[in-house]
Amino acid sequence: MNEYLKALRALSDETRLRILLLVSGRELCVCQLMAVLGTSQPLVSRNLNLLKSAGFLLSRREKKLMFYKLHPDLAAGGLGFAKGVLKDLSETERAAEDRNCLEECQEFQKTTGRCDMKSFREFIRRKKKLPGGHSSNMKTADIIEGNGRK
Amino acid sequence: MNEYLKALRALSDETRLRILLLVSGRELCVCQLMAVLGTSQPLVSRNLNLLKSAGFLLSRREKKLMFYKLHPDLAAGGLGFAKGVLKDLSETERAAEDRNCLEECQEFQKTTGRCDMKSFREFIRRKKKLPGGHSSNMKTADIIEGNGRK
DNA sequence: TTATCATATAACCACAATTAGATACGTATA
DNA sequence: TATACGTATCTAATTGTGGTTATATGATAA
Repeated sequence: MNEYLKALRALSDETRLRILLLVSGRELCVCQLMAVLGTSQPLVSRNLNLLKSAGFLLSRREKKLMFYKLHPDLAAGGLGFAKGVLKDLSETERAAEDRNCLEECQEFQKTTGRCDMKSFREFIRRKKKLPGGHSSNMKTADIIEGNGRK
Repeated sequence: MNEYLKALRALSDETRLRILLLVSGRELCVCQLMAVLGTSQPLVSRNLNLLKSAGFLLSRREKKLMFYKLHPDLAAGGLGFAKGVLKDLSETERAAEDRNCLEECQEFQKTTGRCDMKSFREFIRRKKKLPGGHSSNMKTADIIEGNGRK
């Protein structure tokens, strides 16, 4: 029952749910998550650890970056119920926003070849300044603008 | 997402999970729950309210007693995932203990005709004094002993 | 080595949650 | 009525948790 409780507690936080939704199906590094979530790096790190120790995540290091992904077989760890939760939540507005933001970040990444916190933070800062909030009638390229410069 | 979060938070507490397991399939009043859980009445009441406002419970008053039961259609409230959780947890040791204790309480109730906090508390107190903890080689009738007196 | 950068941990604060105890409320019954 | 009793709510104390800032660790590159 304790393991289960640990898992349920891990799920009862919005930031952690957003993380789980983001790493569903793809593998992300900490700086990408930080960018999308818009929170501090230590917080992302701590929540990743919480989720990992509850059995939800696997991690892998590649050079300097740490990559996290959803555990491929949640059911094996008695966490099968979480699949339903994530499926339901993936249809929420918040989840859609996060997915969009992640896509833009990845486009930025592909264009500039950068995957570091400073660049992501700058990118997000620019994004936020734009009119209309998260309007999708705006090309990602327009946000990147300062492409390549320092 | 907020509703979901509320539900997940409601589930991330052992007492509340035990309550849900106890009221799965049957309807119980507060004093019965108090007896089995071994906690204070205000705590039971509070947690019942939490669970109810998260959509897990229905309540009904009958004379002086308040009865609670699991919501018959959790899925309708977007809480379908909880069924799996409860099913899994129903196989834990703790759940079995609680079921046993509840059965004894109900036998006590049937024998004595009592359903009030004082009697239940006294019954539990006697139970705890007995050797071997929750040994099932002991007839409930032996525990009731003081049946009818006072 | 030293410097740099991504991530993790530590220290700390503010606020929310848990809990028991006292009290209030609602329903019966004398 | 008035009293009793089951349940709900309020109060206050403790603890837990989400969050930021500062610092440590671990890997890479010069």
